[in-house]
Amino acid sequence: MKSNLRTPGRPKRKEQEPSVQETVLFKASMLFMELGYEAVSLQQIAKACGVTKASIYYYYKGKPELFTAALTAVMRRASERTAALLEEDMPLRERLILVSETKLGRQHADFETIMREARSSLSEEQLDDIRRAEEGIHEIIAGHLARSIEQGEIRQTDPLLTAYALSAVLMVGNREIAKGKTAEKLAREIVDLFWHGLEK
Amino acid sequence: MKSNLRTPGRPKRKEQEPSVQETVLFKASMLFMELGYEAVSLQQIAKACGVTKASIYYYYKGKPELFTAALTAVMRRASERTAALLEEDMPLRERLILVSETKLGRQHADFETIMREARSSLSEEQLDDIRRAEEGIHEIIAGHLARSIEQGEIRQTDPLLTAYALSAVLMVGNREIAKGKTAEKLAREIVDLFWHGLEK
Amino acid sequence: MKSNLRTPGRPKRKEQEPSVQETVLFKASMLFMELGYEAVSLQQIAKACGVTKASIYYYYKGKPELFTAALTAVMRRASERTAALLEEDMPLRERLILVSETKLGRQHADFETIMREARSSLSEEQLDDIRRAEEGIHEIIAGHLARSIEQGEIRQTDPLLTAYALSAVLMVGNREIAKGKTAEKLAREIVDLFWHGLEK
Amino acid sequence: MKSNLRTPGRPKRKEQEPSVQETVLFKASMLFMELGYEAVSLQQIAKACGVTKASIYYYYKGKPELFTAALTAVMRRASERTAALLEEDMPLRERLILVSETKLGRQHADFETIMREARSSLSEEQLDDIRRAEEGIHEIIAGHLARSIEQGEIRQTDPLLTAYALSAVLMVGNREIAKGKTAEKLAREIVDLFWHGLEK
DNA sequence: TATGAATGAGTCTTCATTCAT
DNA sequence: CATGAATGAAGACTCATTCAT
Repeated sequence: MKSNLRTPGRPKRKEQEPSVQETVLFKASMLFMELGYEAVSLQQIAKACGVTKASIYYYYKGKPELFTAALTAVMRRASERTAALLEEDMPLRERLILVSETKLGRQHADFETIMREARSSLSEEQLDDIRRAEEGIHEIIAGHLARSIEQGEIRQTDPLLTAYALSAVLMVGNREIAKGKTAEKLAREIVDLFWHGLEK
Repeated sequence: MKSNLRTPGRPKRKEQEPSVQETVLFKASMLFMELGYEAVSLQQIAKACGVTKASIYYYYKGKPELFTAALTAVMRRASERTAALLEEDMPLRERLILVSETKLGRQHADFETIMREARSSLSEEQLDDIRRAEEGIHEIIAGHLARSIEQGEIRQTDPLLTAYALSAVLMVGNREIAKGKTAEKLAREIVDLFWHGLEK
Repeated sequence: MKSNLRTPGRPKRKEQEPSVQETVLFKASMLFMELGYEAVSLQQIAKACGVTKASIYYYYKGKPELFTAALTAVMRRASERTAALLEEDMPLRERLILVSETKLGRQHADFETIMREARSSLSEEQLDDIRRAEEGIHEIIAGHLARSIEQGEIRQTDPLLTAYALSAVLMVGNREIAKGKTAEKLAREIVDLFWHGLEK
Repeated sequence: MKSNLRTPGRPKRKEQEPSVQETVLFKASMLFMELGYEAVSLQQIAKACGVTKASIYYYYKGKPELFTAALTAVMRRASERTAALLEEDMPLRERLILVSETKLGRQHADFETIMREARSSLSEEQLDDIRRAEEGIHEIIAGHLARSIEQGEIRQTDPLLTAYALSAVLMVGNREIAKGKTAEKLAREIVDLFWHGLEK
């Protein structure tokens, strides 16, 4: 049963093919971000990677660890991308639109909601690891906001709170209301709302 | 320790105690909102209600149905509360602060993230039911925004988008950054950010 | 919940409507004969009768008892019908065809197979009750065979064994091979096979 | 009492012991044939095999699949045995007695009755698989009958119907009436009944 | 007479995890 | 490096049964 075409032992690694470990991390990231913690089984991840469950255990000690690794990896990549975009030589508003556009493009889940679901399975340390990784993004944005405030480009607000707020608003991208619009148009609309406020 | 075992058969119903069905719906709402779909077991709900799993099945056909009932109930209650607050006789900004304060008070999870997790377990119809119930809240807020726009009280923006945006920002309440502050102060800060925007 | 249009208390019994008890016995017979013991739930029976499970318990002490009652009733009815048919004033062979035709008409399950499934749930006494009821039919047939043997109408065989054998062969009626033919034609074919044997 | 708990992981495989998969299939066959579909729990099968339920699921996707595998295996084995016996170099009547004796030896349940019970749990395809496997036996018998008819050894009857009939009659083996007799004697009696018929 | 509400035990199934190879 | 084979624990769901009304 379980038609097994794969022979055991190390398969010859062709160059430029990603390693099993990388594949696992990548697919796991996608699945966890899309479906949450509990709803994703190791079986599912293994299948998506074309390996067996046992192989995952060879690289990661267990589901919590894999989850932690996957999420911190995602967060780090997001941080880097965000940082890069914010270094561009443009007015702040345009840079925020750029960042927003990118984030809207990838469907993203609410961080705290996912974490809440996983909380009971993760160790305190793992929770912290992921949380810290995620805070990174907001700190980067906040840093840029703070600089702009200092330079008198924008109104004085709490930069970290503002960063979180912008980030949160981008989740509107998942909503029905966003379905008709391109990421670019929506990003512009959202940042504008944020930029000008409601006041007349 | 075996003392709290119930015997089968109809229990003598004391007056004014809430019915089992209500209790179940209520506790289930809390748990699902706090932990998501998969992470909550019927066992857990049953225990929280002081009944057995089988009793839950007496009232609800299964986990998906209970989830649907629980979430739509929550959403409807929230709609009503929100509607009531927005009817108050105050300037819009104050009313928004009021609504925000209330929402920040209750820990709330991101709707779409929870739904994404549950999606694979729910029927198309159930998904729609919940979604429609949730849209209600935003439509109410949007309605009030639209009126204020017409009356020239606030800048012209897309009211529904704005409603979703405000709603999303309130999820900051779950964040570390919010921990030190009272709901009232935080609400004021967030609405202010929204109200004045970043522009100088 | 459970939209309950029925008021409690004794409903006015219209004449000629069968009593609840009879209905239950009848529907239960049908379901048990069609699906076996385990595969039929009291819920299912209750629903088929338009009453609640609890009502069934009002009339029968439990599933085993209901099963016993249902099957013995079926068997007794079958016995009576068979006896009547065999009293007719016709040659034996014609009477056997008549009996066969009737039996083929009703889909029937193998008695021992059904009993085997139920065995672990029934008391020794209940098993015996059903078994005795069923044996009745074969004894009736055997009685008529014995008489015909005495009168030199047919070859000398073990009448009871022959009765069981004929009875068993009639289960061919459930088979694919029987699907194209009318009960009458099939009955004739089977009895003929039995009557003449294979020998040339 | 906890002594027979296995630890997880691959057990050292002793030679010549049958594989778990085979054991499971074998025990499952026995139990299903003896007690039917619903009355047999996977727990029960697992225990009979000295493994856990989860192990069964490692080899079979679920109860319906295991049932299908078990029954088709039984039917195939029976076909082979029957075919072999019918190839023997003896007069047809003796060969039929041989086949009958073997079948009477093993307690056997009525196929259609078992299937009826399982029907609602099996897929259309599974039902067909089992059914086809079972038809095999009758086709083999029918083939031999047909040949004997051609060669003028026996009277002309519908061979397939006759095969089914003989098969059915052998279920008398399960009856009380058969209890006193050896399989051989009973087989001879039954085939004789079939061979000579009732006619004088 | 009949029911609504509840239970405990048991079912199938899935999952994360382990370990010999 | 990677797997096949197995496990214990837990989850959703169903069922026969009970009892106050």
